[in-house]
Amino acid sequence: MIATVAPDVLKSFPLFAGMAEQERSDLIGAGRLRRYKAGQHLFLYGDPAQLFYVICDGTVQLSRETPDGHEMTAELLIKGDTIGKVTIFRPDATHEFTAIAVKETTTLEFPMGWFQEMAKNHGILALNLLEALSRHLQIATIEAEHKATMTAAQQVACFFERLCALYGFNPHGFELPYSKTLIASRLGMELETFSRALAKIRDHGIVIHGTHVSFDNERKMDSFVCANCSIFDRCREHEWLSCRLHEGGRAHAT
Amino acid sequence: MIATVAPDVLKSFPLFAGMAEQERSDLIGAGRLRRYKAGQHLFLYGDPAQLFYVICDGTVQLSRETPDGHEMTAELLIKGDTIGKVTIFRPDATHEFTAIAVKETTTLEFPMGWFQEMAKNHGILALNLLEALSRHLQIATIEAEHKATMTAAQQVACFFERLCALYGFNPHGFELPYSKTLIASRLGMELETFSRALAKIRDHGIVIHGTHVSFDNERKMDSFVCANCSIFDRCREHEWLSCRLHEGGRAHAT
DNA sequence: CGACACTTTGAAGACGATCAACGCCGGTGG
DNA sequence: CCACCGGCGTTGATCGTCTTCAAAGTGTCG
Repeated sequence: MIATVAPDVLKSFPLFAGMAEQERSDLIGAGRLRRYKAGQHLFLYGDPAQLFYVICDGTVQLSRETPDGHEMTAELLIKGDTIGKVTIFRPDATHEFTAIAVKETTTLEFPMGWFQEMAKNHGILALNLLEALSRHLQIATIEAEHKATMTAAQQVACFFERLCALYGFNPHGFELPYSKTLIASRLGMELETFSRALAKIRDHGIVIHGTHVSFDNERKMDSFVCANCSIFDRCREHEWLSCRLHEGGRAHAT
Repeated sequence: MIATVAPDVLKSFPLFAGMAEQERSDLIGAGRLRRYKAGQHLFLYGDPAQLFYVICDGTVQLSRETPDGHEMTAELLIKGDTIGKVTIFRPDATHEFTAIAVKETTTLEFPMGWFQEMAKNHGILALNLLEALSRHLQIATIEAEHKATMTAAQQVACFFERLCALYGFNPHGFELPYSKTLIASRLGMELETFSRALAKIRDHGIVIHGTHVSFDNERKMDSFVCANCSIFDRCREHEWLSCRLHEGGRAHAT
């Protein structure tokens, strides 16, 4: 079966933001679309990092097995996310994680070395990569802070807030893009703890029914979640990058 | 008082690794040396990010105040470390942390915009920055994993291991570059917990007396620490980067 | 010597992990 | 159609670890 993806879906990805039409379609055209079945591996821990992946549809879990048999989820990736931001800048690298398609997933794949060349020659692409990389680090730092200073319930609330802002979901009602079991693992907590947390954050205006989440009362959330988690706004970044391209490296012109 | 730093100390910094002699001294010469007294701020949370800092001597703490009055240490920086790796790729950025000189500290400072230009024009400098950035993310990810799956004692042991590898200290005996209170805060645990952890890791061949640490029996550490923490080797990276420069973008030649 | 910062130790409490049981749902097979 | 099963999620009870509060010990420096 041949995998296909609507062109305007690809266009909307932050990775390709701010690129000239021709440039973008050339780049996308050079990638190879591939489909993975649920449960199928993209790569294993320790494999040499040979491809750069763009998730077009579905869900991919990046995880690692700890020596004591515990599985730790490092990341959950959905439409528009990429795999290889880190390793592209370290060509001798092997994969730090195992990547599994959680459900049927379509990816756009590029040879790592080739994509690296593209990044060198197309400043805007490199910037988009760096943008994502530094944002990623920023989030990792914030989450580390959370794990040290917040209760499980607060961490869950902040996670939902980031999820919503980062993917541009509607705060007054959106669907979780992956199961609760996965989220719990992603947050480094047990499913039971996560489940109990859901009950607690209801008192703070965050209502969950099944996979449906809604922020009903933002005032109630105030001192419960951390201020840094709502600042992420993928759309705003888009705009910023476009500005930057057109104005030759300066931000938010005046 | 005019701050001075020995030239060969600067040369040894990973940031400047692999650069041509002339290129490096030009770059260093353009920076401004500045001295901070213990307790003095380099910048505050929320300040616009205007400078790129290279720590030449001393210790700088990056921290953030949580709404509930808790202070969280995000990073402890010593000789050779830099501040601004993240923000240099996001020109509209303000500082995410407050930076304080923990003890008398000397920095080399560059205007952010100017340093950005340098990174654009000198590929090797950009690579060094990216190298550091991606390593930073890698460590942040590992630490998040640790916080979720390890006991305090194990986290402390792994931290010492990373510290040693990352700064090239002698595993059989080195001095902690900052106080135990700071390390505890950096690891997101209470000083008491940290103190008790020190006693526990002694059983695993890691001995601490005052600020002196030594790994006495590496075999005892085996299943106690995580395998990922000993892989970091700043020196090896140096070499790799040099290779890469001389061979025009290829890693570990053949 | 005394003041002060830093660190260690002890005892109580809070929180999350763990083990166990149950409810819910979609699929499969008789 | 119903019985059975497995994956998923919830709820309850117990236990271990970390935090918190409190106190005492160690070191440096005036």
